[in-house]
Amino acid sequence: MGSELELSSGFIPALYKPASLLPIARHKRSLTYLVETYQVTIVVGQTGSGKTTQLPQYLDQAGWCENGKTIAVTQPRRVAATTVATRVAEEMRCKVGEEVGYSIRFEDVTSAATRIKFLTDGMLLREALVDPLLSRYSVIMVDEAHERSLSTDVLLGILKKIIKKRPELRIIISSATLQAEDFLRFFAGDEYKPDAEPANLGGGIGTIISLEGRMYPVDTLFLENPAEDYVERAVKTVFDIHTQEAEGDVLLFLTGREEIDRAIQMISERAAYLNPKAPSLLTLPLYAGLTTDQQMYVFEPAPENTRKVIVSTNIAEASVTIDGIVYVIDCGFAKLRAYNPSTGIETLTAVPISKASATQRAGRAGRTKPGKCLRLYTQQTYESLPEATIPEIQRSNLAPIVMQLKALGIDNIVRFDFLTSPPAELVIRALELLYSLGAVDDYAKLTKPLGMRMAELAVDPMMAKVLLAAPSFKCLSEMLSIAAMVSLQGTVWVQHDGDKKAAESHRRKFAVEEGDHLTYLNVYQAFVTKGKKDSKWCRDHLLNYRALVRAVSIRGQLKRYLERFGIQIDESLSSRHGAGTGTSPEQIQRCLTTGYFAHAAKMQPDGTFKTVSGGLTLHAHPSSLMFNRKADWVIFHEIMQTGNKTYIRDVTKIEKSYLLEYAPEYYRVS
DNA sequence: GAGCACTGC
Repeated sequence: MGSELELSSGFIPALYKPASLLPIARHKRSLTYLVETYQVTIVVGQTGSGKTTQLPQYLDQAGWCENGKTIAVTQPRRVAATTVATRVAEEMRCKVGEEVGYSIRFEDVTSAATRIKFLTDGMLLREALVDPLLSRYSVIMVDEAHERSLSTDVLLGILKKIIKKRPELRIIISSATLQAEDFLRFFAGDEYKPDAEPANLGGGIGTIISLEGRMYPVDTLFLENPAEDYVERAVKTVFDIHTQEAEGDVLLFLTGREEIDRAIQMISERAAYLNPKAPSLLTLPLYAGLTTDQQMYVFEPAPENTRKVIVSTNIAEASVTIDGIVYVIDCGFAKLRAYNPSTGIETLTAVPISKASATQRAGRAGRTKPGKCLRLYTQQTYESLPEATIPEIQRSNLAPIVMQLKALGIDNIVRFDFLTSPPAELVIRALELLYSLGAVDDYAKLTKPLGMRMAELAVDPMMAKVLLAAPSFKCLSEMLSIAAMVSLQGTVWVQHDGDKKAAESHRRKFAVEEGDHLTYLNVYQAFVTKGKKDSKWCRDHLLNYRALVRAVSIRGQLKRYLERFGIQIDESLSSRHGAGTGTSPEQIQRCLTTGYFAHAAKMQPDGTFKTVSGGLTLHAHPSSLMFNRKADWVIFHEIMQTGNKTYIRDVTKIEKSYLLEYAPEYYRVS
């Protein structure tokens, strides 16, 4: 590369390589031919193949946007949808929102002129509620399908149904190598013949095409003997690289914040013993819990004579891409969520990664030049890893998905054609919950209007039920704010490393005796009256400004839905809850119970909680007001097991009698 | 005394 030239004569590298130089350009004609010929095309393309940015443009040029039709390209993540749209708009020399646009929750940057539209796959599913055949699209490209997110999997099932009714619709699935045949088998069904020519399977519905990427080779090394403590071993490896290998930044994969902090601590302690004349180390953490500003540091080039070491969770495996990484250190584990249908409890535990994940992590070392991947496990261990991670649909609470499918007219969930079907127990558990909430009837059909409306609200079923019950408790305005705050999933307060006592005293200023939900209401109301235009007010109170701005958007959206259902919302009392006039806490506590009765617990003399059936010991999460307060009965929003403790979050006191009053069937004493 | 990563008109 011409780095000397760049320095001496002021040249800077082009921001983007001209599209014609991308490997995909060579396949333009065969790609457009395949899409014309086959209803489903599986595109196997590595990083840097240009599939996401170029393929939609080829299809546009080939006439797929004539007669006012649109090409949709879905992404599992919001940021991807917006950044890719921006890039393609630049290449097509238009503004985002003109010929090229994107659509994500709260941001629809499209117009009548939009021919190529990037959107989250969740958003396309939402569109299917209004337009079940997705008739405005001529081509739907499902990008990153191999990640197997919940909404990608549901979308694939829906698309398989749609193509039977719309023979002119074209589907493109972008996938990693490993899963391409699974996708084709899924769409081609009986026509799939594994022995046929790979480029022409079955001769009708689908085909696979591979695009070469623009990746450099990555040299992969395993440990000879297993490591006793992989954090310790990772730190040693960082120093081995630093003292023995050529320049280049390091990306270290660990499982969570605690490990990351420990590793960074150890690295900085040992860095003190480095030769002062030797290059130094700059160690940076990366995990989702950091603020955006804190995350931005990892993208800045290291100062001169300094090697950057990024210590990251799984976020750097697919969601965040950092250039300049030459060395990857992979601990071989990741924290994964799973849902236990027999207890209804989610777990978050570190588990061995899959071979596909290990390959993806290694690939992070080969983006700018040949790299090395150091795996902190043996080759034997690697061989024993599962090929791919269990898809989310097989380890999630399916109540929201079941409701959504039913709203799309798919009543028989067990017989719905999933790429991989969820375990029956997950479906049964979801149906039981929806039945107890009154969302489905004895025949497992969505009730009208309750179940239909719950399906349309973009909150989980329990909260949806609470919102729809709120008018009869005269607390809808308050409950809208509470639902919006709960949707933020614990991001209301900014994490503060230093002074924990200060953080606690800030929280206490907003604390409400009845529990976390009313405290959220208090924070929301203070924000809209005092802090809405003032991020400093939020900083002073250790509140997350961006999260609260988002809460305002979510509340607005939920309010518009309810108005569309014809529900009146009296906002006149919204800032005056509490004692005296307006809504009493009791109305809110009662209303919450109508949705969260299945999440009830009783406090024990030792301060822990027990479920109604008495079996499980639960702990108030330290972020909850109930962490060190007395209560009798409570309801909670979330229950999760980490390590060997089970925590409940977003906890509010109730009376035992509410449970019998609002869920007599559920708590019937026989 | 603490939680991986995502998402919804």
